[in-house]
Amino acid sequence: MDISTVTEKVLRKFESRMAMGADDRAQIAALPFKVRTIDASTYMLREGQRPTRCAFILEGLAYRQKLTPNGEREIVSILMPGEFVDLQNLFLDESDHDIQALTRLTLAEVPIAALRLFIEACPAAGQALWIDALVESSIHREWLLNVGRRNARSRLAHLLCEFSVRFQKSTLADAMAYELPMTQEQLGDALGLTPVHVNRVLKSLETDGLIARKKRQVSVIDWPRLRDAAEFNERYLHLGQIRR
Amino acid sequence: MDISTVTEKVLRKFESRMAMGADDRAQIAALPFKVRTIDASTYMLREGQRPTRCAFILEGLAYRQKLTPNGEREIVSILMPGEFVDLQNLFLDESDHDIQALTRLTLAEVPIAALRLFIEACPAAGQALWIDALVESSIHREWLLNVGRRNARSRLAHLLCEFSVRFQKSTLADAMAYELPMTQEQLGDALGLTPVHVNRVLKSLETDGLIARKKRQVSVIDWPRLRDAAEFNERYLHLGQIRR
DNA sequence: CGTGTATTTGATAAGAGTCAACTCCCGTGG
DNA sequence: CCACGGGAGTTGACTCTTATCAAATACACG
Repeated sequence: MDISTVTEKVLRKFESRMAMGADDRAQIAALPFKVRTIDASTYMLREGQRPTRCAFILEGLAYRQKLTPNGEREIVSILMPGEFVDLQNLFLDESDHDIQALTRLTLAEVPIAALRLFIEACPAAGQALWIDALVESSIHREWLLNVGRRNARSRLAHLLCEFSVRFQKSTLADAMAYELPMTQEQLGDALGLTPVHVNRVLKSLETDGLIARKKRQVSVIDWPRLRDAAEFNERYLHLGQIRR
Repeated sequence: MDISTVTEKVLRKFESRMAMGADDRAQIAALPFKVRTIDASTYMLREGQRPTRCAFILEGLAYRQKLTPNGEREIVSILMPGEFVDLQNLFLDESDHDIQALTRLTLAEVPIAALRLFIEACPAAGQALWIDALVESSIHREWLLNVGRRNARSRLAHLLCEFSVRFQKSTLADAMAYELPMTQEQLGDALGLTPVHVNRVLKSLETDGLIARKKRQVSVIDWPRLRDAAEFNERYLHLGQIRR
């Protein structure tokens, strides 16, 4: 991917959160991004590591996961194009989780030190990253509510609603039909369910006419009912949090 | 509480994360904190509100909760003395959750605008707050793993371990014996369990000799076994993240 | 001392997990 | 071109953890 395209995408990301001045834009263009492509399921970072670079997703999806000592996994975040993957590591030394490519992934990487200098020199950009980090924290909280207090059907419906909204925002897909990028096992790991049960619930959502499926293609048939089943309210995504 | 004591406590908080220069200290002292005391279970903030002040906890405990439309609750964070409660609202307009006092609480409140100016003028302090926000995010992720993938016994043991470590850090208590500030119903809401089941698991931890209880006083009898039952590893608390 | 909240206990039910087998799909190589 | 292999998805039978319902007890506070 062309470096000017990269700058363009990064800039658009910042602009979506905060108005950027001409000087800010010049500084973004000067950031030493390196583009890299990695295959699905490649580890970008492992728990305990101390990364020196920070990645911005240009194309594809990634996820954060945590493992228990006996190998059980919880997927705690899905990361989409236009998101910085490593904001943690901007200020924390040691990673507390793994980050793995969900699909084939194109990244723009920048040294953490450079990014740190950049946000000091450019407060508006720093604020944009703050917002990003805070929104991810908000999503964590919604997921906690989801896993802790909703039954399997609501949980899965909720994840489908979230995908719909976030994919649309990333312009990855029409809101009402998208390619689910995860296996049912991965869905289970994101929801605290077994893959077998994910399968049954998915089928039940389909037979009840809330969604249709063809392979991993998901189409929302009845958004109001899906949203109600999920108790989905997009407030936690803070989508209005733009250019304050 | 004396205003100089307040400044002292806030300063100590920042110093624990980053070295503060003389100028930084003067700026902290100049922040217009207002001390306020509120009763247990008072709401400090409700979902959807747009707060104008940010609170620092001087004494007591608070928690964040989210509610489902039909009234089920998930407690998503426990907040301890020395923590800023409203970092979200530094950069997000609308609160995505409620914040409620767990015990009687003494707060130092400062206008969000003042805090925002302060961190722009004082990058080290801004960085300290970044670290705080990122650590809370990390705790959210560990809780997701806890609720999503561990059984009731491990979950509860994990929360007890976390309390032990965090209380000790706040010097609220000896690490191995502390007053649990929550009802069993609240414990259940933090763990995605019913109060009845919390009660049974608590009793089983006691009869197995991992803990002892007298009213809400919890004493860790066998830390190694409790830690193992919890699969507790304090990495996610980023306690070493001090004065980089 | 009575009243309300928190805790404890028992009996039963239900949602989700486990185990195991089978099918489908897709890419690979003979 | 087709057989093969492996991963993902599907299905059924059964189990188990945790929820639910209900009642009793303990405890704090006025």
